[in-house]
Amino acid sequence: MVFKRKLDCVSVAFDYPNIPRAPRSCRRKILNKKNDDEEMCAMDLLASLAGKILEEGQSSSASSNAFEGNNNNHENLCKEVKSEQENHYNKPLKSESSDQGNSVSRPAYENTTDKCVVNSFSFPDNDAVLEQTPMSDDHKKGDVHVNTGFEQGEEATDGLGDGGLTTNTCTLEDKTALAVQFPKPVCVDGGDLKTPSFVNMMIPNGSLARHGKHTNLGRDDDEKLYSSRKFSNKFKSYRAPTIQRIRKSKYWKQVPKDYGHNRADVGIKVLHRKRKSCYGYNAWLRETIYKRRRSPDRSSVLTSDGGLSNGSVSKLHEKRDSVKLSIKSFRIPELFIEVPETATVGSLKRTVMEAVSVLLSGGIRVGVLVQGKKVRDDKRTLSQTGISCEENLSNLGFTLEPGPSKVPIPLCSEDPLVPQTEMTSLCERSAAASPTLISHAGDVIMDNNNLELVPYQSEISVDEPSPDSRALVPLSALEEVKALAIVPLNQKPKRTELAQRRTRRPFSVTEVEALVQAVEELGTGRWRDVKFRAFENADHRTYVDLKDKWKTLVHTASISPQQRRGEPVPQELLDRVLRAYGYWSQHQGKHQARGGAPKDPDMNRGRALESGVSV
DNA sequence: TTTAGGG
DNA sequence: CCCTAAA
Repeated sequence: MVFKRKLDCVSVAFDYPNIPRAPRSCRRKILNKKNDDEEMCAMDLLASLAGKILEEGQSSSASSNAFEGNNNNHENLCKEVKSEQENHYNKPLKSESSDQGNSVSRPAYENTTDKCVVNSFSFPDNDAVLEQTPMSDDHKKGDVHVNTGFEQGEEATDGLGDGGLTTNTCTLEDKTALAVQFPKPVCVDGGDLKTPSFVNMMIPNGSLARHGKHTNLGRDDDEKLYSSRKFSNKFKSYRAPTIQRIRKSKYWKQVPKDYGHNRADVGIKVLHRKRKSCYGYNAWLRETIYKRRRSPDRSSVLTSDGGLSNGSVSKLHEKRDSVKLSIKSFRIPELFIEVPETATVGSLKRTVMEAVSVLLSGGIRVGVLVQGKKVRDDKRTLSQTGISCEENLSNLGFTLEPGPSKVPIPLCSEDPLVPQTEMTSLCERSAAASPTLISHAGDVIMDNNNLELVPYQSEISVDEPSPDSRALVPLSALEEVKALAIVPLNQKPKRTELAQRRTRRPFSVTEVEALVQAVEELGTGRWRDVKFRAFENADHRTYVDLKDKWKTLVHTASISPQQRRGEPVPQELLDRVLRAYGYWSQHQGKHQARGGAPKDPDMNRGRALESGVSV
């Protein structure tokens, strides 16, 4: 079976570049000291857990845990994990339909393959086992989408009827919804709030806590996390250029300065949770809350011991007025899974577990949604964001996203040429392409006085569909075990692993105007000069950007208006583009040395030359 | 670092 | 926009 994150950040497990870093010197030390091997990384833990679970279900198949590698230290851990798991598996869960939050839908695919979408998971109180409804036997295989879709519950429901595949899987009960208490109670009664089942899933393994010292992956231990990655070699190959670039480019002022926050706080640190009698997410939360109460000054929900850092909640302390939240569930990124219909429910569980583990291993962060829109500005107070005791908190939602938490950066350098309205739409694409990019996009907009609410992208992969994102590779039951463990690790690195792609920022007409003006005067071979002349204060526009833009402008001007896309550029400007292009094409270097604008006679000639083409 | 071009 | 060979 194959499962894969549908998002561009599919390979969350390799999302190293996003890991907050310490100075290189420090990193080296840590890296070198790795393997001494008391160091157990999150991946290992997850892998061990997953592997053990797999073994459990595939008793006959001496499935070797691919994740385990040759680390013998995992043996004990695995045993513990196993026992833990067994305890939970022995505690059967009811799989019942929930009118909110959960769902497995079955899109109208072909019959050969039944597929369903899991919009979210739920977890009954005190139980950490992900529950999947048994699938009908009259089908050979089924696909399960673990979807993050915000409002996909209905959609999912629609597709259920005709396939014979059981619909609801992950039932959610919130008997003991997380309750963070504050003086002024306000309830969030939202179906929008979905619980991170995968987080939940990790909880039961209290045994993991014993190895806490190996898995201290919290915000202050990102280096460990980083260092303990098994793929550091890969990491280096792409990381280096990133660092270099950030350091060298004077236009990269948006580089995060505070690497401290975030990261796998939510997901990974869960592993460090002390082994106590309580099981399950809610129990864990209670414990957390308890801790928090004891240290009211802490701004995070969980103490360092607990590991979960929720910025939004922390804001609650800023004012007298407090908000009481009840988080019933989280949305999770979409997961795409396929299993044979002959597979057992148990194997399905394991598959999902595996997918979730991979997801977790890449680190997750919390997103806040207000009225379905993502709130990126971490600096804003809850009341400013519309989260207050007076507001209808049912509009409040949380999401769990892959990649490190956003690192808010106060922005002060924005291109004056670009209207704010443009800015606000910038992050959409990048956000859609890769959630990890959101941080950048958000940063860019941070200086916007208006609350930045970016429409949440539920169709995350639509923009840049990964060719193989939906590849289905049916495998035998036995193979599935291997594939399950191996595929995620062998996935070709995606963009998330590479240096962050800058947020796409379409040139405004104003900018184009300035660019054309500068090129008319300076020519097409002096982009650095163009940059300083017309975009000196636009730090996000490098001379390479300008050169590229000019390139596209020339192309745009050469094609019919019908073929042009994006914000239309006035024909007048395009005419000037062709004119200048023609001129400078025939005056290569002649005027460049002087640095002055070409004489009108020449430009006129260029115009005459190009007039036929441009129109 | 900048240019110039392909991806 | 990214990546890079060249200059």
